[in-house]
Amino acid sequence: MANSFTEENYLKIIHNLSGPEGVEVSTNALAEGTSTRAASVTDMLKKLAEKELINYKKYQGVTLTETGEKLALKIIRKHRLWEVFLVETLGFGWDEVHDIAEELEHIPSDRLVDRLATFLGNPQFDPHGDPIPDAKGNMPTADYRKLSEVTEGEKVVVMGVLDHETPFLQHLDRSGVMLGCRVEVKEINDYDKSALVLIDDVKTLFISQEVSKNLLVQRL
Amino acid sequence: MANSFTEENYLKIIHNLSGPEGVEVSTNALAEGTSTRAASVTDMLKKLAEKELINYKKYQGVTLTETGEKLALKIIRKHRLWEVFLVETLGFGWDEVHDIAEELEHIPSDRLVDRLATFLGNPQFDPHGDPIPDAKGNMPTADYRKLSEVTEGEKVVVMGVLDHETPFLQHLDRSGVMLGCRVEVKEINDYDKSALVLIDDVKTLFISQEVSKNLLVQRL
DNA sequence: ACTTATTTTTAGACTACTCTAAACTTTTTC
DNA sequence: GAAAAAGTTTAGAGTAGTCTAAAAATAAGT
Repeated sequence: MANSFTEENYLKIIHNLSGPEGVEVSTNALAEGTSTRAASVTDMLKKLAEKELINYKKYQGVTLTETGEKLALKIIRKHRLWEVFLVETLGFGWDEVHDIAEELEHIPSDRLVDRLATFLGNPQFDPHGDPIPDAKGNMPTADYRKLSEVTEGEKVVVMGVLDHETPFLQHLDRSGVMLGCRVEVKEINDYDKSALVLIDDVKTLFISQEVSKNLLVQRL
Repeated sequence: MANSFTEENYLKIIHNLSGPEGVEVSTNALAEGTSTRAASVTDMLKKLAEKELINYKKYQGVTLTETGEKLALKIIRKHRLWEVFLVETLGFGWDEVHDIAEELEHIPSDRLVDRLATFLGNPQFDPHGDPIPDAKGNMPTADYRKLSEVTEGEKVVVMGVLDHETPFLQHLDRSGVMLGCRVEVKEINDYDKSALVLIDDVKTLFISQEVSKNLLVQRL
């Protein structure tokens, strides 16, 4: 009855694609997310449905059952705690930790996760600003907006990112944008929606919509 | 050309069974070590030989090639570093860490291992007294004797254990025996080779040969 | 040395996960 | 509201690792 590495990955990806409202996830979206073919996804969905971890009706997409959701949150908790460990304790850059955490998240011991969380001081957010569920699966809430939705003149603080890939994060590093930095939106270009912003009151730069869509911010 | 979890396990176990002199390891010994059947071992040996990680001739047992040895030492390094982390950083007991480290040792990133080693202060020995190879594969030397080979009247220090299983380590815990404690051999029973010992000058107890064969000690 | 016992290897099969190609649903478009 | 397009599932097959049963090779006993 144990769950394989692969099964855990499916649950995690279904959770992530399903969003906060828990909408149905399509086979193709999962194929994309798992880097496999739709046919392989269908096979796995049957298996997960058999185990009652997902609600699956042919051609209708899937959602997580309560059990599936709990399991997914466990994996996500582990992933994010390991990311904190890699950055805070071992000194990795936030652009380097995703792939390693992707492996570490499947290490099974509950005692390990709990002790890791305690050692790290039970962090609420990971190095990319993503909330870390507690041992019972409760997510710290945080309603962030995308920078792309901020209007001219507003002052906000960077709280997280939506793209976790290395190239995006390195781009932010090179631009001097990191978690916690203040952003004042000076001007938004009508044509391409790029924004002229002031970072921490000192540095002025252009941010493309591509980028601002992937930056999560909070008023202040 | 990457190496699977399973392949890595075989290399590690071949190394361990092969001993310091690198003697041939038999198919049956590997079947025992990997908890599989001899037939499965043979299949895997063909695969590892194909990759030139082991020297394999039918019916003759196997040894590691230079490449195989390097890989085995990498896994062992990872395993032992993670054990140090679990005990020193997360506060696990030395009897709890073997199985978790067995999983962690297969996390691939070299950068992770190096940073972990640095964080831990480049330890030379793990919580069971086993030497930790450095990044180049050099083992710290340490010629320990078994407690069972110590003669009456000698005073020694416990430096390691040969059995890493939980029950044995818990038995030591209950007896108050741990790494670094002094042992004076008062008397050896002719009949069953059990020993009457004095621990840290304060506690007297009997140690069966079963146990003393699995305790590594050093003169002092 | 020759027979027996033990060890190891081969042969064929099974599970988990993956694939391609073809068939089948659902959605979109005109 | 039929025809085309897009999305999904079935069918059949492949790889990695495992198994049992049987054959082959080595080691042991007298």
